[in-house]
Amino acid sequence: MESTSADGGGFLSRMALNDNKAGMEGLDRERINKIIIESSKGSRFYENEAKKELQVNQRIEKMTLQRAQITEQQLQKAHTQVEKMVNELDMSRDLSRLIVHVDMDAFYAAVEMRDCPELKDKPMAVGSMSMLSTSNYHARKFGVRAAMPGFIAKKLCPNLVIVPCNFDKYRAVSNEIRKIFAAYDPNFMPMSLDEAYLDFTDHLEQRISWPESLRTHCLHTDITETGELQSKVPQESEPCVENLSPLLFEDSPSSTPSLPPSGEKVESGGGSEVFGTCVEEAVREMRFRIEQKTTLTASAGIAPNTMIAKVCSDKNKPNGQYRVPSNREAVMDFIQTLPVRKVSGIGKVSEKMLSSLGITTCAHLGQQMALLSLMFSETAWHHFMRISLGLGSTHMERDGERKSMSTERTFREMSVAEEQLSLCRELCEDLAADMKKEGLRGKTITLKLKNVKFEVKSRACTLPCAVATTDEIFAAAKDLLKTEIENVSPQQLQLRLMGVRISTFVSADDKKPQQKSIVGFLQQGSSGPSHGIVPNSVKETASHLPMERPPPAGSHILEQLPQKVPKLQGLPWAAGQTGAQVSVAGENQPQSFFQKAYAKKLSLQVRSLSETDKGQGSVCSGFTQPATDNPKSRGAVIEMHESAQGLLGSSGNPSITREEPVRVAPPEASASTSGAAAPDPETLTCPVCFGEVRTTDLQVFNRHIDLCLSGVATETPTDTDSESDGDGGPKGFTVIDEGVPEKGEDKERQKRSNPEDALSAFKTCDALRGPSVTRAEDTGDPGAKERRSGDKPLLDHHGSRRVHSPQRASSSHRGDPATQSSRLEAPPGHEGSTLICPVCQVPQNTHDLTVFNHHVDLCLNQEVLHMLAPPSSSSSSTMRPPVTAKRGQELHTARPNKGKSKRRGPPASPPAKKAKGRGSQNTIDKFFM
DNA sequence: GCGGATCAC
DNA sequence: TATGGTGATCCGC
Repeated sequence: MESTSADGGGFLSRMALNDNKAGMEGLDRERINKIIIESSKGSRFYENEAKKELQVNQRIEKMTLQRAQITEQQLQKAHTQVEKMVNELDMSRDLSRLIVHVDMDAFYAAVEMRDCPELKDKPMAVGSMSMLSTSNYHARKFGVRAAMPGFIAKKLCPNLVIVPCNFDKYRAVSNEIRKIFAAYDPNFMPMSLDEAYLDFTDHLEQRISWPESLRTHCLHTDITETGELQSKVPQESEPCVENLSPLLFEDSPSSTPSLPPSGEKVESGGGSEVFGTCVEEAVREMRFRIEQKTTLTASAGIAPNTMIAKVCSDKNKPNGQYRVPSNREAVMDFIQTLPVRKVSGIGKVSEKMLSSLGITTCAHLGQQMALLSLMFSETAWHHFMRISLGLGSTHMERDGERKSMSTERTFREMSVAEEQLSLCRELCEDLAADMKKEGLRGKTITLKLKNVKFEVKSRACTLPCAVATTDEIFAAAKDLLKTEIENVSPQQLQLRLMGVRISTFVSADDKKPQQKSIVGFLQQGSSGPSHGIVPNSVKETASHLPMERPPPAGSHILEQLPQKVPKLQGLPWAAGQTGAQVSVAGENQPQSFFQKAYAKKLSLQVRSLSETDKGQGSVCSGFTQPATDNPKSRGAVIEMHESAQGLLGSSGNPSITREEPVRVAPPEASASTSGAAAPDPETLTCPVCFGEVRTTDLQVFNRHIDLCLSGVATETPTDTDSESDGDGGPKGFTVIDEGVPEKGEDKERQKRSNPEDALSAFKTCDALRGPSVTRAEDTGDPGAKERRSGDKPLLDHHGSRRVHSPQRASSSHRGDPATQSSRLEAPPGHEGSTLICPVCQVPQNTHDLTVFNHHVDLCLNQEVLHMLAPPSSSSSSTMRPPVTAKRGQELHTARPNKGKSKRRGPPASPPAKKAKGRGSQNTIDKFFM
């Protein structure tokens, strides 16, 4: 534990070596810390760390004062209450599951060592001089570890070899090991490329009756002439060959317990090994298979819940495993001496705060629960309580839907506003591309800035409607950035990082915002299940709906609360989505007359649109709205999270002046009638027959379109005001009004876009594009993103394994196609005829008009997207002029292509559609004007 | 809803 | 020369 009082002498505990990692025991911490501090002292980074340290210390001081005021009575009362809860929790303890946490040993480093044997004997790390992702065990002995800058690592270990990241490689290996994971738990929960939780319970139930043959695994290693290990073709069916146990780490504890004396088989050269039926043997087998397949070693923890399993996997790292048996005593024994810092969710700051209360182990945690309940939030102390009891998640939960998406980049100091705005746009382009891949739309845009003093600030605005395109996002982000620039004027913002985040996603089945938006219509099409086309697919996906494991009997409320432990990637449409197929079909069709005509019409419209201020359809104006302060109903947070991060979240940084948030006026009461905002409010143009429909009633207009699409309409209805359909029957185009700026807003926007405005001028200056951004090396861990990537591999079906556990593979779906409003009313007499899509001209294998309409929607979607894609734009990074690096500098492109392991899109991703151009808001108004 | 902070990987 | 990127959550406003 760090001594908080010892920080006085200028020593920053937060910068000290974090040796909370395998392979870093017994180091000369003093010497290492000295080097670390010496290397940093005086830097702006260091100064900022010092500032943060001070803040934490102040929090602790405050806490200490608070503690002194707690009376004995209060403590007593709290004690009885806590006691009661503890008992309840304890009784609800679920010891029935066998949870395994698997963690590859020094993953990236191990992969690099495998592929470059010369590295094996050397201290090495993966990353760059700026930041390391991981280090091998040899390097760890020098104090070199992940998240350490390479240049400091070099000082600790001058012979350190730093290898750049190669995520494609790691990903490939990861896919291999995941196939093995799936053999033991098809619903395994990947945490990152190299880590996962598995529930072995079901596997073991089956395994107990398996014949030995199913538990026999061959050795598939070969020895090259150089004596190096080589992984052979990873085929389980291959004949066994000579074995050599690969040793990545000379000091592997090899603590792997093997119940039967199976170890001899490894040495016997018999070429195969038989594994037992107990959980240790099953896990050992899994690790064996991983090693056979990848030549890399993994460590594992076995326990009744995720929290303990995670700790266990670290216990015998590398290349080892550890089990805490499934009984209360074993769990409590294990917990007693466990440092709180080892528990996932308790980080540097939490550790320090607890330490100031004399709490360093989980046993202390239990002893001080009454006090903790008085000093921490309910969320926090509940979490502490669960830790103190050795409780954790006992079931793998499906991943929830993504809540935000962001892109950020670090670069050399950038102070010129034009460059900053240009970079901002690039970030928005990246973000929009990512959004498109997942078919998402969000309402809140957050700009993140880090200045050269490492101070971070964020500014957000929430738009009235969800957005997704570059222009839409940029419109908001730009305003936020401009406001910040103006706020420091005439000084400059000296930035070292910029990021753009989008959140508050509007789900596909949330009809209101979704269907009001033509943008949604245009974009969602093939990417979301909300436009499911084929009825079969609907059924199929429904059958794949995840089945939750029932809560354990007698489960206490806290036990059932949502667990936050990383879950399966839940890309809503990772699997079974049909939109992609349809889109592809649509794209591949030759142009029909309809398409051509429609395209022509659209291109005219788009062209006329493009004359006006393109895309700056900012609905996020910089002005502040009179605070419609709502009484915050800040209810107590009830949810318990397995790893409740930020439990001790503090109350803001006093040193940063908080500015009034930029807000946006709520949408005017113009909803659903925006069609009237079109140039001619009296008529709308039908996209099918191109006839002018004299109405402003969208229902009427929709009905007309429906009829046209069904081939029934032969005349243009002219009844303008028959709002007959009070029944709210199925509609055609659900017309919209999102994003249509009010006149005033429009003006405001134009004002800010005035060419005289230096901050706006950049937009037209292509030369300013692609500022000299020093791209941060790829040291990031793609794992976090991986979690969301939805590329969960299928079960590795090899032979006779039959595990009847619920399938989660098809993931969740954002919207049920069946719930979407249908587009056509079925005209009588159409049941038997084949429907032909007027867009792609392909006969549709359905008589269901709802289904058919969905298809037409998608085809139209394709068309419009094609039309909107400017020939040169496609906003692809490849279009960016390369950035010229200064001499002696790496050539950094402004857009990292690789590190963005974000969203390794599954093949089920929507077909690559051309990006929309800089076109302005794609509102129905503009398309039909 | 915003902004800062914490945490995991 | 030089200290990351992405996503989530919590807390106090």
